[in-house]
Amino acid sequence: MKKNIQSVYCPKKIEEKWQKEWRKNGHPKTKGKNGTYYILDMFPYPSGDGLHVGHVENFTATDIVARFKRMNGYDVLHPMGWDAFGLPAENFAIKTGIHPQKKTLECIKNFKRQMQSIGLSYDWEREINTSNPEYYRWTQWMFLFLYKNGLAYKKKAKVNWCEACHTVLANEQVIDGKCDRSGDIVVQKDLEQWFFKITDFVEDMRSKSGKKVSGLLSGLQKIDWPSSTISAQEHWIGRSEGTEVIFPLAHTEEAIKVFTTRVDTIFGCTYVVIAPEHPLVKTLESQIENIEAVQKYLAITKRKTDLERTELNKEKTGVQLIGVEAINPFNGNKVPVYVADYVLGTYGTGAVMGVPAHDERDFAFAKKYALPLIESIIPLQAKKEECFTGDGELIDSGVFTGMTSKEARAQMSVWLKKEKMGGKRVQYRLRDWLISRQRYWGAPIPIIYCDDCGEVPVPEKDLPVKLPKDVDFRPTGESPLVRSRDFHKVKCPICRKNARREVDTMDTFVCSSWYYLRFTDPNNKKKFADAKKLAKYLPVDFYMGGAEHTVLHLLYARFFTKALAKYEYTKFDEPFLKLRHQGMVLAEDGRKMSKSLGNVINPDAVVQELGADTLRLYEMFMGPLEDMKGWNTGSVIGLRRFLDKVWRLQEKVDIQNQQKTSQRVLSGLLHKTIKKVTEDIEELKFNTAISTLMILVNALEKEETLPRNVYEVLLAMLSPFAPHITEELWHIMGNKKSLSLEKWPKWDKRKIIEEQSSIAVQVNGKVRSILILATGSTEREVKEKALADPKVQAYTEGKEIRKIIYIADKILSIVV
RNA sequence: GCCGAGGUGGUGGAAUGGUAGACACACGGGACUCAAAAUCCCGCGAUAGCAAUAUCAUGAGGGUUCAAGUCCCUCCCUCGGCACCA
Repeated sequence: MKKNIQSVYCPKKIEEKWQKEWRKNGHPKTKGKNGTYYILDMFPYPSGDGLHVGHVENFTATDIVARFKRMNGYDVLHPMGWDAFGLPAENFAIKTGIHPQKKTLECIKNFKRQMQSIGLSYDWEREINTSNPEYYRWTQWMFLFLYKNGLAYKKKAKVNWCEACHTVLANEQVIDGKCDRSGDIVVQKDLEQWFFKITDFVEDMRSKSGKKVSGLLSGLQKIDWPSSTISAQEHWIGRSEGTEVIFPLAHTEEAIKVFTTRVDTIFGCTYVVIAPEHPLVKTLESQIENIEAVQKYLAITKRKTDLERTELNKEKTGVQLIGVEAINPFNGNKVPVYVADYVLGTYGTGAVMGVPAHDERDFAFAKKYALPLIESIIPLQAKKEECFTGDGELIDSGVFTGMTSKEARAQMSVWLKKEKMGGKRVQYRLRDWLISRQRYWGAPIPIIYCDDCGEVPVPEKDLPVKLPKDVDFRPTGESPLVRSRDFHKVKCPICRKNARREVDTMDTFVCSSWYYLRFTDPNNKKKFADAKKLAKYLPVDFYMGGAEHTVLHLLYARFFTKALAKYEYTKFDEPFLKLRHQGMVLAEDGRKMSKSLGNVINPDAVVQELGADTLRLYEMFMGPLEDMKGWNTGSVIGLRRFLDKVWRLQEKVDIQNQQKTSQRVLSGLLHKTIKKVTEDIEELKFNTAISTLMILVNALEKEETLPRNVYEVLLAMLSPFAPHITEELWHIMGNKKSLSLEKWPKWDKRKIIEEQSSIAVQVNGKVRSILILATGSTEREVKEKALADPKVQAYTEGKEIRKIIYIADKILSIVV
């Protein structure tokens, strides 16, 4: 047998060769005797900028795991698709006149080319595109499924409106009062919009046949997600246990309902505040003596954006409703009522009780409006001119005096319930998901409005409701679809009379809330996915993507999963068992990569110059996967040098020598490497896996000749990281089948044990000498050798040895 | 303010409570070469010393321990998320 040695590593040629093979015949797949493994990347929005090095980091990491799992005998599902609807393509179309579909397809083509150019082993036969009617037909089906179960509804509400994007936004898309796309200030508008009832899924529930389905909150406890993401979701849901208290109003039948988590402080209540949006302001109009001042205040507040309202953190404003008095149900005290915008209309009951002595906001407000500060109800260390927000023992609180805060909260809630004046309540910060958008490039909402029959869902057989192509999509604030006659004017499915189609489209997050299900059965024409195929692969074993979706996509996807589980379309109630976020890749200057700063690294250029395998290795070697890292062009070369060394090692391989071990030292190192690399891949510690391989390669380089087997094990271990060069070398070694079909190498415990160990001898905690002794030496032997060592004696001489601690083959610690 | 993650050489980063700085980049020296590139060898935390070696050193300060980058307490700083949520 003869080797065909190629002396120069030429990545371009090799990579193109194998990529062509994989494009033609698909990526080689193992049988999967050990079960299935579903490994998924957050599918990208195919932007015109092409692949970002951050994408490369994300996709390389999952590709390594996918390849590793295949070699370990799993049936791996590793698909890729396109989150193709969305504003950038539409905005580009408005600017250039190029249709969003055309642009989107071009971008997808480029993304796919780039992904293939770095050797990602996706199941391309499962590729999906959310803007394809064959896909969004099922997005519409999902809408109807929710609609039929009362989980999709239309209501008029105060909603977030972005002037730049000419559309409404979900709460989750408003960042610091600004639109997360355009950065424009978001204003509040009263509009009729479609919502999904995500708030129904916070607590645990039962499916139709009585099976337990975990809620959005408790489900977080059973999944392996980053703690920051879990706590961000918990915070967003914002469950808070408290008490509702009814304050009757003097001289009327009306009452103000208040929500508080600190009912124990109610004897310190000196006033009540309602939000500007509160309906009582209107109801009590005739009773309010200073109605002009109040209306003036409301007008000012209305003009403020949410941002301005929350930014005025220090200066609280408000106005008293003169002539209105609320009665504290506990002591009958009459207290003044204010309207103030530090109380939000959208949280709780839109009204709070003011307890200046025990709440900082109330304290600030009371001070400004010279309200009585009343003595503290909880004494403790509270000084007169400060408020105390901790728990304690109650004073001056009627029958509740002497109770702890905790007892009082429980007892007072019970009392309120008995008196029918309120009781225990749970409040959430989470609000229903607003999903309609007044834009063109999205999935149409499958609803028809008929003058006689009202709101009529499109029959399933009529799906998909296709997005018309010939629409003037310039935004006017009204959905562009209203300008398509053919689309807008339809017959009512029930009475066949003239009717109108809903012209809003769905938030693109609806499309991405269920795509991971479609991958199991992407071409199914009868269902969104076959139940058996779903059961085979889901839930997703490992999901990877950016941290920017901690509450948006990841919360919505969990909601969809739970809704489908509740109505028994699926049998699992969490979609993603294990989740990790790759750390952001910053530019060389430490800033975010951006076109305007001109600091963007284009993966194509790196592939061109040094090769895809080098790019993959570099991005994995940069540092821990989940850490933020800065790109360093100078360092990339180190990984190329490593591959050059691996390439040159082929010259040392003795192809006849099939023996599995050479010298004991080498085989020990080999097995140690297998162990470390295997464990590191399992823990996603790719940076140290690569450095372990480097140590092995550096050692192999020093050998005169190498047994073929040793080299092949190295190639196998390196193959998930650098698939092209390893496949090529594998074939140069004379193998015919793909390296991807090989079994992952196993380590032999016995071979890892080294003949000699270096034992550090410490005297009073400081290393004074290092002994090289046979592994497994007894404590007595080590002690004798150590005490006889002159370097040790220098520190122990003339001193009494008080204690000796021995850690086998590692450390001998002497205390004098 | 609250929640979460961090702070280690010139740089990126390694270290189940057990020899801090693996591996790599950069840098310095040498070999090969007419020369250069590539490659190979040596060195590379600070201070003192020709050296062996010693002392100091993982944001700061305390503590637990035979032994702390790692565990506990206090504080400082950086990054990410949420923020008048009653």
